[in-house]
Amino acid sequence: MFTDDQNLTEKQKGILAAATELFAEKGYAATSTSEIAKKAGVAEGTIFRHYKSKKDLLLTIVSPTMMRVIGPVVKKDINKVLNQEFTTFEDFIRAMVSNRIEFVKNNIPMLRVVIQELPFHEELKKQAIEHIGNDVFERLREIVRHFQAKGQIIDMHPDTIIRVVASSIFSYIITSYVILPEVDWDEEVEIERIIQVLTNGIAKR
Amino acid sequence: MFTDDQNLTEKQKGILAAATELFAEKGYAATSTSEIAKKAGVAEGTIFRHYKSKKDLLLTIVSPTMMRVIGPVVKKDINKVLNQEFTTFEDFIRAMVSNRIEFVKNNIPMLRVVIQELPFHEELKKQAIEHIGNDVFERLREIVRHFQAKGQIIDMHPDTIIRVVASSIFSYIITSYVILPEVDWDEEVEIERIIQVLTNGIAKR
Amino acid sequence: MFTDDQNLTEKQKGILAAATELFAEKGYAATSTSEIAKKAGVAEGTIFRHYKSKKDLLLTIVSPTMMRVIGPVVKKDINKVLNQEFTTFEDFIRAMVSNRIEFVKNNIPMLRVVIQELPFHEELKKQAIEHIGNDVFERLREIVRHFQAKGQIIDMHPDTIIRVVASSIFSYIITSYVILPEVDWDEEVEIERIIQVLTNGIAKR
Amino acid sequence: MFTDDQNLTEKQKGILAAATELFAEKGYAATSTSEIAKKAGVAEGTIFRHYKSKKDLLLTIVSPTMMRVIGPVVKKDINKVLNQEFTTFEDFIRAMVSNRIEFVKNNIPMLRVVIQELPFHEELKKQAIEHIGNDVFERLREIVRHFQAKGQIIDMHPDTIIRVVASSIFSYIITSYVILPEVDWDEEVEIERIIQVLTNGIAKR
DNA sequence: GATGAATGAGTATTCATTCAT
DNA sequence: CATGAATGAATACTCATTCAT
Repeated sequence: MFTDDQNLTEKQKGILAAATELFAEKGYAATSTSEIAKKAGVAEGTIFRHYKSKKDLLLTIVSPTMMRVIGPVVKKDINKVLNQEFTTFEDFIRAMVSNRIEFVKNNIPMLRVVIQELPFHEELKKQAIEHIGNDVFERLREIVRHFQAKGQIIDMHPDTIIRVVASSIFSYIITSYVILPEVDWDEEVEIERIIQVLTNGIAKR
Repeated sequence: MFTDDQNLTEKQKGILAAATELFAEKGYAATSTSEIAKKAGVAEGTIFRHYKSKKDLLLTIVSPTMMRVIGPVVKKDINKVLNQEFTTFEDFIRAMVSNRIEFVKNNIPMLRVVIQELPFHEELKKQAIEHIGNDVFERLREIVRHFQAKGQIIDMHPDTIIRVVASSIFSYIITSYVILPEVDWDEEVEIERIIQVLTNGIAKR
Repeated sequence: MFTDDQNLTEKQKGILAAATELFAEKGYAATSTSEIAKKAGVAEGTIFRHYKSKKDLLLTIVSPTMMRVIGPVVKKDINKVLNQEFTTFEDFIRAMVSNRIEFVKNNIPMLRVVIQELPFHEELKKQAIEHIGNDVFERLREIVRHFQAKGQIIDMHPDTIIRVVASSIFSYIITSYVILPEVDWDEEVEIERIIQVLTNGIAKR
Repeated sequence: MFTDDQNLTEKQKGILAAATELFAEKGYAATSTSEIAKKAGVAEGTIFRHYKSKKDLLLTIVSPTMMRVIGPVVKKDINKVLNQEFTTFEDFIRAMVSNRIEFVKNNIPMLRVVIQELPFHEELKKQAIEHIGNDVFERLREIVRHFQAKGQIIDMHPDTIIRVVASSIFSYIITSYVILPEVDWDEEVEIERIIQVLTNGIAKR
């Protein structure tokens, strides 16, 4: 998780890992700094040498994750779309989703923290809207228009299509992986079917 | 909210209302019993006369809400389906959803509490699965089979169809009303389009 | 000390007494709330039920003391002066000082706290200037003018006379009782001589 | 301040200057070593390389100051007295005081630290009594006897005269410069009048 | 039934000090 | 010599809970 970050001492990585795990398991407010210290194998004071408050620790954990939730993939995939590597909208979505599922699986604790704390911290909300909001949305619009031009997708406003598709899938992944993770379906198959139904629903006939 | 409950003194109603609001706003762990007491206009000790612990207070708030999330409506609506009052699956979904949106709007704080605390309390998870799981699911299966028999819906396994449709819509409502409530779209229109796309996606042609 | 205050529970009196003693002995900043609690025989939390912060505790101790440092006596004594009960300025000063020495002796710890903390807390400085400044000074001016009119005192500006006499005596008392209390002179005799020298120094011949 | 001290590196001077300023401003106990380090522009550890504890740092600052409070001047001035350079006791006092006021003005922060911490540290009290007590007192006695022999001063015990005069002036200076420095009188004029009144009060007529 | 004073374990955070680099 | 990461004890303050009134 944090092993690939540069400039971090072993202790710092340990603190971040311990905090992430505990925040995910018990929630931010219910996790004490002394628990984090114990789990990370450091003195309590050491935490505050690196992060000036418990909240600062939370933000340090959460901010970079949020930037990586959607952003990077879209940038790559849009080129593939424009280069005709995806011949159908369905292919595009499937590629994006399977890639994101990988990310989600590798970052479940972190994502749980993000989801759980988002409503309670203004800074996080702002960040979320900034990072995901502008850049990504514009690229997705281009893609939708591209497939609309090719006659594959019904003539709804691109934003609506993005919202219908993206939010259905995204909310579904989040809910099942992060909020109710115990239930043990064959997620990928389920997702595949959602994609089929959705793409079928927006296909032009 | 709690005004319709029987056997509750004014003080008890005040405590429940204050606790719900504060839990929703700041989270369960970050809300102190003294804050609740102050907001409810009672002494700190009074809370513990009625609820033997802070957690007991949470459960008292959350449990009945969960029972009412889906349950009651489905029971009514299934009869309407069987009595041919809904001629299409789409009509059925639309009726259910519009009814549930009403409920969500009237219970946003309570639902925020449920969503936020669900992952952290085993008792709540159990309750959620019990209440929603068995009863409701079986009824929904019947409905899906009903419309499949009428040739309106593709021949997927009923459970899959339920999950695709229900989870898309439910997750969407929850996410937008409860987790990111600031964003201010025209929700009902959005939901309507999701329904169209979904029902279109599972329609037999 | 605090035994005569009304509306105070035994616990509160204990807290104030313990805090006063410890603040005087070790200084405000070097005294911990846990020490105060232990000395007062209460739980640490009890302190904060009555005083919302350590600083609030300090102010509660110090404020009433400051109001009683000079104020009340002057009011009484001025009437005696005007009623001719004191025939010389020396008599007046002697009466006032001996009365104030009594007060100082009974409030040494409290006064040490006042003196020590005055420079570090803006609120205290304001209070000190307000309480002592206006009212008292005006009355003293009247007295000086009274004796100047009787030809007993040289024709200096009353303010200067007050400052020379009052500050000499007051500073002397404070320094010897409060700042360096170990040295063990016969204070009252010393003070008596200071008075003689001072009154002799401002006498008209 | 410390620039004239020998054997001190730039870093050491910086530490002493920063500590003096902070101790004066906030008090010894309320000043942290990390603040001192930051203000001095050194690492936290550097302080402890030069001074084995925070208290050691305090003593290093305070001790030499105390030696210079009265000592050096008296030594010079006594010779002038014996050499008849001062013809009256008043001249002698005036010379001493004006010289000391200069010193006080140039060392206000350091003196504040001395005054504030004196009551709380046994070592400091001992030093104060040693440095000021013996040597200086004996010289002052000689001077008083000198002027008594010349018939200028009343026949009180020299110690009493010294205490009346010295403590009045000294306490006054300390109180006004160090404890309540905001009040903005014309100090030197005030002091001059105190001297006049005092010398007048002890003059033989 | 309601109160609110009292508790003591627990909280996030700061501190003086140490020591490997 | 100087650094600053690391420490763990201590700090002011909060908390859920109890209980005598």
